[in-house]
Amino acid sequence: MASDHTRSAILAAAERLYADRGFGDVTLRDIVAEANVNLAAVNYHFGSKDELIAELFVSRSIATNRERLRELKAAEEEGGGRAPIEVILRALVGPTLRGCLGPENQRSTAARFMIRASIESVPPIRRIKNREIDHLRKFAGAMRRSLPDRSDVDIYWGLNFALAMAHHTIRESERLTKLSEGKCDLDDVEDVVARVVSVATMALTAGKVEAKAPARLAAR
Amino acid sequence: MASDHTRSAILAAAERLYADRGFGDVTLRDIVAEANVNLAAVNYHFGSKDELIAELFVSRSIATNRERLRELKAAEEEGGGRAPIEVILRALVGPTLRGCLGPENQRSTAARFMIRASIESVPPIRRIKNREIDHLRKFAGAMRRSLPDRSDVDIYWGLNFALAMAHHTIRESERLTKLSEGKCDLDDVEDVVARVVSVATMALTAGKVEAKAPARLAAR
DNA sequence: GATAGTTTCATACAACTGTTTGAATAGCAA
DNA sequence: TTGCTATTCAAACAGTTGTATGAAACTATC
Repeated sequence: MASDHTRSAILAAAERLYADRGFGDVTLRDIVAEANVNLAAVNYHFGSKDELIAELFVSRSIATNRERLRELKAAEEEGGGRAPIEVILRALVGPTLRGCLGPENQRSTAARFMIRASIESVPPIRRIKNREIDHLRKFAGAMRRSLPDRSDVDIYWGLNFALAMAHHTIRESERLTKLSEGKCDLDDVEDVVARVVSVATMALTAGKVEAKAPARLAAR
Repeated sequence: MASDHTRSAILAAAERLYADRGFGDVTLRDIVAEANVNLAAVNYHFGSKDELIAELFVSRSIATNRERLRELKAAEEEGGGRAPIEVILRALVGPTLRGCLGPENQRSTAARFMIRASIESVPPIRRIKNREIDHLRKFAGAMRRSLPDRSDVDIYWGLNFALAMAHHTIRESERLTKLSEGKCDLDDVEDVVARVVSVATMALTAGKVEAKAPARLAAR
């Protein structure tokens, strides 16, 4: 009812500021100044600062999750209930990587906000992230169907490593660029996706073709 | 000079509190209460809160880096200037994983502090992390010597993925345990190290020499 | 034991935070 | 119009934060 103009102006301004400067040093006063609204408007429309952040993060992450599941479902349907592991992994890490990497100037505010959220985790966001497990379980299920011979433990480790590579690459993209003196092209998103998927696939299928995985031959 | 008692009491208390409750909600007053010293002592001994955090983080991370380089140097000397890639990777991720994983009750305060530092990155720590590139370059060099046929790009990606798996596993160890319903045993640190090293090795050697005997094992 | 330098302490400060309040305004139904 | 509700606004509130101050207590040297 009425005009959500103020409401959405706050959301937009907050997302922009958080994306640019991080959660740590953006105050409500910064946000309302950027949005050209009154200070009390945030509490009026969202209840509290934390709820504003939560709403921002929830709406963005359900969008990503929906995209992931869409790709996963399409792949499994095409394969009659069983999708190739590469395609599953691509559905898992592709949407996030595509959203968060790529040429900076064409990177959306939403993407930059999500990068921030992954770098400096703040209480309201942490609470939400904890509920993401159910979502990941769906991928674990698909992976199990795709690789029925693998143990659950290996599946979970593969899932963990796939997410690790994707998220770390996003978080530390700047450092990787600097470290490699630009040789690693983080703007070529599809190449990054292919690399992550490829390594994760190896992690999940190693020891199947050749001898048993060398996972246990160390130490002790 | 004189008694550093106060100084080290502050350091110990701060590390403990940050490890337990995070940087976000530990104030100077909490720290001095835990250390049983006066509020002004922090500014007297360290200059500011940020400098206290920085000192804590620097001393811990140079300890880790020293351990890493020690293992790396030993490996390269044993191999006459060229170490097997598995051993290099083990030197890279082993110290961190060993420090940050393992049974919680025997996990050191230092380790738990470093986990915090990797989860919620705070300005003074971020500044220091940026200077870590030189350290990583040494590992990139060793990896290049070990795998002279690989391109620089592949080396850097392999390095990036190895760090990704190690750090993400530390950061999200709780979530992985929950997701896998305890099936992934994060307390078996050497197994985790072996898994990370194994996958990173595959990432770095895939498509090159198929008959790669994982010959030498790591010493420790 | 007086002196000079260091360290502690209680206290105050100044700035900033998210939130609340209550009056003013706008929008709209009757 | 008259009411009624929804929204905006300026101002204040209450709390917390890191830091500064200046006197007191210590410590070691002569």
